[in-house]
Amino acid sequence: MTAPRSPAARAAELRLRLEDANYRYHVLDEPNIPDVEYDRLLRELDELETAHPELVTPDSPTQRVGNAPSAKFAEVRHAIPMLSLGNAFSDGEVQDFVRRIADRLDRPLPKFSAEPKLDGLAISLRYEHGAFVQGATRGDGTKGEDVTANLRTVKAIPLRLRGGKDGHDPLKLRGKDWPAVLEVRGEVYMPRAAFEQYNEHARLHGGKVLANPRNGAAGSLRQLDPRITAQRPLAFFAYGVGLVEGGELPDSHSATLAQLREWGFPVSNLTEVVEGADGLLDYYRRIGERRDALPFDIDGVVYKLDDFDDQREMGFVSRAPRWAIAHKFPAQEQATTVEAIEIQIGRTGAATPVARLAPVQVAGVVVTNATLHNADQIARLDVRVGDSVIVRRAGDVIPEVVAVIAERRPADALPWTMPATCPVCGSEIVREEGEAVWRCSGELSCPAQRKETIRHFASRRAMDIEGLGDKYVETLVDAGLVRGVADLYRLTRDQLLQLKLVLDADTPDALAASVQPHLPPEGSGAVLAAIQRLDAADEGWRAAALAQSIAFAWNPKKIATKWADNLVAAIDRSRDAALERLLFALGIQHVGESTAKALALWFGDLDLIRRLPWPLYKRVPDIGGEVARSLGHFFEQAGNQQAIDDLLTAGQVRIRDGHPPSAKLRDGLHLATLLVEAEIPTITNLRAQALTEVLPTAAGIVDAGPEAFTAAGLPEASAAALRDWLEQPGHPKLLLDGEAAIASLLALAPEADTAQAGPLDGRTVVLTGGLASMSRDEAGAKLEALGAKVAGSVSKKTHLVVAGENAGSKLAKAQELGIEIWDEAQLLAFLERHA
DNA sequence: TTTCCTCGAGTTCA
DNA sequence: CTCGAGGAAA
Repeated sequence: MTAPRSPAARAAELRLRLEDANYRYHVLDEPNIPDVEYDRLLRELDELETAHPELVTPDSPTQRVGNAPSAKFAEVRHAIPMLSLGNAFSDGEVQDFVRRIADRLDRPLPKFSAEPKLDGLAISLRYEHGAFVQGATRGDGTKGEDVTANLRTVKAIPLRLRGGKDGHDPLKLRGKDWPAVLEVRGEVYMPRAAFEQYNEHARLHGGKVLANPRNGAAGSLRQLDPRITAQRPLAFFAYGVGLVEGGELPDSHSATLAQLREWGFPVSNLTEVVEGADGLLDYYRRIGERRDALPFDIDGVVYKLDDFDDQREMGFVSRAPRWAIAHKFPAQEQATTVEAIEIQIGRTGAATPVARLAPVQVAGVVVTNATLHNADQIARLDVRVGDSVIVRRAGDVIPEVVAVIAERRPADALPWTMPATCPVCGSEIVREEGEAVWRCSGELSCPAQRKETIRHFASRRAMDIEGLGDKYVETLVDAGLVRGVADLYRLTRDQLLQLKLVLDADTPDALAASVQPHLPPEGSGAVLAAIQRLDAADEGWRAAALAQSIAFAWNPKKIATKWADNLVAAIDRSRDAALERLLFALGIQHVGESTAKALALWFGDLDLIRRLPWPLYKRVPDIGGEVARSLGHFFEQAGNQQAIDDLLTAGQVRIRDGHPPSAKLRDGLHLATLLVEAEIPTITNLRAQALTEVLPTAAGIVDAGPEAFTAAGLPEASAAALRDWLEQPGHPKLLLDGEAAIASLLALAPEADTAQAGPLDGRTVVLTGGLASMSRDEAGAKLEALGAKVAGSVSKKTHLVVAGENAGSKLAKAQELGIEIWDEAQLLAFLERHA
C-alpha cells in the first residue's frame, strides 16, 4: 500500500478491492485473490468501520453478513410486472412458437437469445444511482415480498454497480454509465456442490437437511433472520431488466445481458444467440446433454426474441409475452402421493418397505414404486400413507422419495410402523440387535423367501437357467410343482406346458378359449364344462392340467411347445455347473459371488466344504466369524444337506473343475489355530499354542480338566473359560471334527502351489463403462486369468482402471487419485500380447 | 478402537 | 447405484 491516508479514503479503496474480487469470482469466474486475502481485507474494512461508524454505507461489503431479524416481509409492488412464461414441452410446440413469430414479423429466421432456465427463485433487484436499494421476490408477478436484507447477503449480487460517473475509480474499472434507476431481474439459486456440502454439514451437526437446491434457495430467501441466509451458499444469475429510468439500455436482449455483466452481474455464459426453430432445438439438445454436468439445476431453457423492437411488435397475451417461451426438460422431480406402503420380503427375509405411488412422469418414465430402504429411512422422512411427496430420479436411475410436503398431509395420516408379522407367511418380523433391517423369521416356510431363493438359484450369475423368469417361479411355487431348488430338475415338459396355460390365461374363460382350438369338435363342450367346474371349485391348476392333456393328446403338434422345450434344455444345461456357481446359487447368507469363488478356490471340493466345522472357513481371506458362522449354520440344517444331495443325485447336477485344496491352506493349519478360530473366550494365539504343546490332540483337550489347562500354561480364569466352553453342547464335537478336517486338508493340499505367475499378479483392476468388444464380465474373467484381482470400486489400492464408453464416477475418482487409466484399445492390445 | 475398503443385498424401468 | 456391514489393517 502507499502512504497512510484518511480512514475514509482507505475504506473506499478497500471496498473497491473487495467489490472487484467479488466480481472476478462471481461474474468472471476468474478469482484474482485467494480467499484468505479476501477475508483479511474484509476484516480490515470491518475494523475501520467499527472505529469510524460514520463511514459505514449500506452498500459496503461488510453489510453482507446480515442484520437482526425483521418481524415479517413488507409488500413490494413491481413497477413493471414480473411475467410468467408460456411453456413448451415438445419440439412441435417450439416450432409453433417460432412460426407465429416468423409470420407476424414477416421474417423467416428470427433471432433469439437462448439461455438455460435455472431451477431457483425469480427476484427483482432495484438500483438507484448505482446502489442496491431493494430486492423483492416475484410473488404473484405484481406484488412480491421485500427480501432486501436477505439478498444483501448473497455475494454474487453486487451492492454497487461497477463503472459509473462519479469518477471515484482508482482501479479503472470498465463499464458504461448506469441509469439512475435500474431494476435487474434474475434467479437466485443454490449451486449443487454447495447444496451437497451444506447438507453434509447439516447431517453431521444435526441441522435441518434441505430437500433440494431449489427448496434450499427458496427457503433461505424467506428466512426472517438474514444472519441465517448469510450462511446459506446462494448464487445469482441476471437474465433481464425491469424498470429503467434516467438512462439507456442497448436495443437487444443479448446486448443488455452483456451490459449487465459489465455492471457487475453474473450472467450465464451458456447464453447464445441462435436463429429459427432449428437453432432453438439444437440449443435445447446441446444444453440437455450437458445438464447433468452443470454445477446447478436447470429445468429447461428459455428462448427470447433478441431484438427489443421485435419484442414490442409481438406484444403480450394476458400476462405472458408472445416473444418468449420456456422449453422444459422432462422433470427430474415430481410431486405425487403415497397410495400405500407395502412390505417386500427378500431372499434373506429382509422386509423392505416400498412406497406405491400415484403414477407420475419423472425424467421421461412413469414411476409407480419407490423403495423406502428401511424403517429408519421412513422415520427420518416421516413418510405416511396419503402424504404428498417429492420423487426424484436424477443422475442415477432409481427413483427415491426425497421429501414429504408437510403442508399437504391429510389430517388423519398416521405415522407408519413396521408390521409385526410377515404379510406373506404370517411369521413374526424381528430385528437383530444393532441391525437396521427387519426380517421375516419364517425362513423357507415363507413362500416369499422360497420364491426368492429359487429365483436367485436360477439367476444368470448363479446357475443361469435362461427363461425361468420371476413369473414362472411364482407360478411353479404356487402350483406346488417346485418346493425347493432340486425340484427344478424334476420338471417335465408336460408340466411346463400346463404351467404355460395357467400363466397365459388367468380366468377360466380365457383358459377355455386358449384350449378350444385344440379340442376335438365333438367333445369340446364337455371338456370346457369340466374346466369351468374345476375352476369353480378353486382347482384352477387341475383345470389347466386337464385342458392341456386333452388338447395335447388330441393335437400334439399345434400347441406351442418351443418355450417348454427351451426351458427344459436350459435346466438341463445348468446341470453342468462350476463349484463356485453352485455355492453362490445356494443362497447362503453373506456368501455372494466373491466369497463363493474364494471358497471354491481354497477348498476345491463341495463334499469337503459342506462338512467343514465352521471355524475352518475363516482360513480363507476375507471370511471372518460372521460369514463362517453363516456357512456353518447353513450346512448344519438337515434340510439344506438334503437339498444338496437331492441336487446331486436326483437332479444329476455335476460339478466341474474339482481340484485339491489350495496349498496356501496349509499355512499355520493346526489344532491351536482351530482353538483360536472357534472364538473361545480368553483363548489367544499364544495361549492356544502353549496349550497344544502339552495337550496335542483334541481328544486330550476335551477330556482334560481345568487343572490340566493351568498346568499347560493357561491362567486360571482362562482355564475355567475353556472348560465352560467345552461343557456347551456341540463344542467337544466341534473340536474333534475340526481336528479330523485339518488332518484331511493337510493330506489333500499339495505342498506348494504350482500356479505360475501371471502378468497382472497382485494387481487390482477396476472396470467401468461399457466395452464394445465384450461384456465387462468377460473382460474381468480375462484379466483374472492373467492374475489380476477385479474389484468393483476405485480406491487407493487400485492399480489400474479400464474405462469404456460413458464411464462415470469411477473414472472421475481414478483421475482424482492419479491411477493409471486404459481405454478399450489399450486393454485389447494388452490381452492380445498376453493371449 | 478406528478407519478404510470390499462385498452383499436390494431396487426400478425399458 | 447406494447403503450397511463385515473384514483387515493401522
